[in-house]
Order: sequence, then structure tokens, then C-alpha cells
Amino acid sequence: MLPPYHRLEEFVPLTPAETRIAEGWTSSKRSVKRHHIIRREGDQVAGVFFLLAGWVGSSVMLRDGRRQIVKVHLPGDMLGFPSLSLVHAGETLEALTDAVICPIPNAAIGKLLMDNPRLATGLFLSTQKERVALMQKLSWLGATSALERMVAFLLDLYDRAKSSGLAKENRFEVPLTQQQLGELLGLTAVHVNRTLKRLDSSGLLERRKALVRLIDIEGLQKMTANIPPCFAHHDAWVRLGSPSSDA
Amino acid sequence: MLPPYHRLEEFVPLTPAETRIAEGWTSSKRSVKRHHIIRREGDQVAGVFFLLAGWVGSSVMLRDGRRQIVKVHLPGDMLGFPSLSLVHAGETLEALTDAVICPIPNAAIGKLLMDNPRLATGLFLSTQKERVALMQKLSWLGATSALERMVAFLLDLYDRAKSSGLAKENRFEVPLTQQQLGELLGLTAVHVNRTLKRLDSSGLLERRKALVRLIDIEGLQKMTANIPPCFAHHDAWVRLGSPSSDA
DNA sequence: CGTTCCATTGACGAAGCTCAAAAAAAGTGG
DNA sequence: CCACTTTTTTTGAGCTTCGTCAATGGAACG
Repeated sequence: MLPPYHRLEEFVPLTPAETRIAEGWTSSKRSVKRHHIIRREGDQVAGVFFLLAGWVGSSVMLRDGRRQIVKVHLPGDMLGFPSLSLVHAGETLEALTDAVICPIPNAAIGKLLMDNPRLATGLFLSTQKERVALMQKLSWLGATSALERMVAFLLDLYDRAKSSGLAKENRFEVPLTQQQLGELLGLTAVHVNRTLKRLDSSGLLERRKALVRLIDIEGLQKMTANIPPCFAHHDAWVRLGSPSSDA
Repeated sequence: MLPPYHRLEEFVPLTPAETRIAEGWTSSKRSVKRHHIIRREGDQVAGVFFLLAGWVGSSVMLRDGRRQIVKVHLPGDMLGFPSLSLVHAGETLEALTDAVICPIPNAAIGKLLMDNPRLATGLFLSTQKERVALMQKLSWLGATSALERMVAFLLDLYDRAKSSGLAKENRFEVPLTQQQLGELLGLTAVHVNRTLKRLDSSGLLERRKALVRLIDIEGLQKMTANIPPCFAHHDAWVRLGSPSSDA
């Protein structure tokens, strides 16, 4: 559905040749079922993945079995990049729905970094974007209430679902159990439930199974204390000197 | 003190020429006083910084004035990279002690990414390492108690201080106010104080002003539920195909 | 059609927050 | 170096949010 160069192209305009390289990554597809562990924390790092379809959660375990879901990935996302810096994977990748992934071996990433500076720059900047997203999430967990966190998460997810073509008319699927929502937001499943109840009785949104409809987006936005960051897209490329186009 | 290629060299062995490029970054030094805002959230992104000496905090603001300190930077760290993907900086950089920074303009980063794939790869991997660190921190905030968080932070800081040469004999400075510690760990200053009191009365560590001495490191480690990640260093380079050394 | 997972609800407890005030420390200008 | 102000640390009392434990009903799935 979404092209694999989607994320790379966000910051750096790609040449047709580069687009073809990125498309090549989808040559090997792997379908995984809901709940399937794509890669477990501690496994060897054989490469990264491009998420073609479905939802994947990335999580970190603690010794006593607690875990923190770090990110919910949507189609078009790259999975597993942080672990490239590790001997053993630092995150567990788990399919939250049936999904299709494209494995990209380490060597392909190495080759890209060495041989194609424009793709590499795109990758680099999209990685920085992920870092900003993580910083935002850290501020949710550290400085906001259960309700604010939940709303911030749903709004963020809605935005991302829209740009992946997964939301229509303020309506989108959230295929996470309340247990998983809790692991994502740093709450217990019980408290997630109460928070959701409170939200739909507020009339700002409506839940029907996994389907969420945002009724009053502005009202919801007022509930969060977030300052949403504004991403640079191709501006970043220009700012970095857009070396090959200028020189 | 610490060379600017310290972080780049961690994952990718650098040639003498590359080392010289990185050293060039320190040509312009800027001294800043404690509490000085190096760059405020929302400012134009003119470049990044290399931290030569001193401590710098990087934080994210919420609309109502709350803030989350995202990272405490030590000498040798690169500052401000996430904001390269943004139109306006997404993080405030504040000197926690008197510090010396080297501004690196956008164009220099652009040039590096385009012209020097080995340096770029080193930068890329060290960025992924930061992402892993953020994921860890997210799991502290989402899944652990005040005490665990405090201990995890102090142990992490101790490790980093050691490798920056800032710790001797289990002793190191923590130049953060308890207010700031709270903003870092998602606690109130009051609760930070109670947690610290509880820690020193446990006998596992000792505080004297800003000086902390870890008395029983193993005991402290047992208090955290962390699974500390093991970083790849030059292995990552080999795994990615170490293109220029092999081919 | 039973088994298992998931959502929901209630009662209770605890970790951490708020408010307030005092003591200690650190700057600051003379 | 001394008075003065400001910041930081410390402590107490009461309260809120969220967690724990436990039980029930509903949905999904073989």
C-alpha cells in the first residue's frame, strides 16, 4: 500500500534510481499473524523491517515481567532501527494485527549508508523524527495524568492513521487490548478502562469495539498540554545545504 | 577534554582524515554560564552542538508550564540532533553547570552526511543508541516506582560519568536541583527529596551537597528492574558489512 | 459448546501530590 | 567580609490518583 520510500522521501527528495532501491526492499515479504513475535528482545540483530501492512508494537521488558510499549507502528514505518546499535535486540517487535513485513538485512542498510548519501540522509532525519516522538511520549508519561495521556495518544494515533490512509471521517481502529494500552501509557488495564469510560461519557469520542470515533477533536486537543512539534519535511534538506542540488 | 569524535568512533573506526574533520568542529568554542539557555524550544534550528565541558539538560515543555527533562548530557555528547527534523527546535538546551559548547552549523552536518559516509554511519548509529536510551527511560517512567527510577538514573549517570572521566572512586557530582531531578524522573520536588532521604538512610549511597557516593553498587542494581542493553561498538560496523574494509 | 481471553465494575489500599512553612544554602551588592 | 535576598532543601498533614485484588459478564475461537 504505502511505498517503502515514504519515510525517506519525507525529508529528502529522491531520484528515480533511489526510489527503485527502496522499492527493492519489498522484494521479500513476510506475513505474520496477530500476536506473532517478529523479533524478541535479546535476539540477534539480523536486520530491520519495513512494515507494509498491519500494526506492530515495539516494547521493552523489565526483569520482573513488566513491560513498556514504546511505539505503535503503522504501515510505512521502519521497525527495529534502534537495535542496530546493539549486540542483542533491545526491543521486542510484536504484531498487533495480522501484518506484512519486509526484512531488510544489515548489509543492505550498510550498503545504503555507504553508497547512497541522499537515502542515508533521509533515513537519518526520519530517525531524528522518531527521537522527537519519543521525547514527546516521555513528557506524556512524566508530566501528565491518565486522561491527558490517553487523549494525547489517541490524537497522535489519529493523525498517523490518517496519513497512512487508515482513518476516515474521524473514525479509526485501535486494535490494542486495554492491557496493551496500559503498557503503552504506563497505566493498569483497570485504570485504562475507567479512563476510556470517562472519555466516552464526556461525549468527546465514541467507542464501538476497537473502532474509535473522535466526535470533538478541538475539545480533545484542549485536554492535552502538548505543544505539537512541526516537522521540517523537505525544508530540512534545504537547510542542511541540499549539497547536490545547489553545488 | 574528550575528543569530538568520541561518539562517532564508538561504532565506526575512523581514518586520520575523518578524525581531523571531527576535530575541526571544536574550532569555535562558546562558554556558557550555569542556567543559560543555549537554545529554546521554538527557536530556529541553526545547527547542533558538541558539548566539550560541563552538563547540559535537554527538555520538552508542555503548554501549562510543566516540563520534562529528556536527557542530561555529559561532555562528549552531541546536542540538538533531534531538532534537525523540525522547523523550530523541539527541545530546550539549558546549561546545568558552566559549560563549553561548539556550535556546528547545519551545513556542516549536511556536508558530512553527503561526503563522508563513514562519519555519517557513526553518527547514525550513535543516534540509534540515543534512541535506545530514550526507550529505556520511557520504561522507567511508565513502569517503575519513584525509588527504582531514582536508582536507575543514578546508576546510569554514574556509568556515563565514569566514561567521561567525571567519577572517581564511586563518587560523582549531580549538579541538578531536586526540582530538576523531579522534572527528569516525573516526580515532584518534594517526593524527590523523600526518595533521596530514603536512599541515604538505606546505607546504599551517601549524599553530601551535590556529591553522591555509591556505597553498594550491586545492592543498588538489585533495586532496579532494568535489563541493561549491551551496545555493539565496532561490531555494528562489521555487521553492516564494513563495506570499505571488506570490499 | 466449552475454553480462553477481554472488558467491566466494586471495594480498598498505597504511592505520590498539594499546600504550607521553616531551615539551610547560595548568590549579590556594598 | 558582611548583610540581604533568593533559591534550594527539608518536613508535616491531608488528599487524590491510580494500583491491587477479586469477581462477573461478554466476545472470540477452536
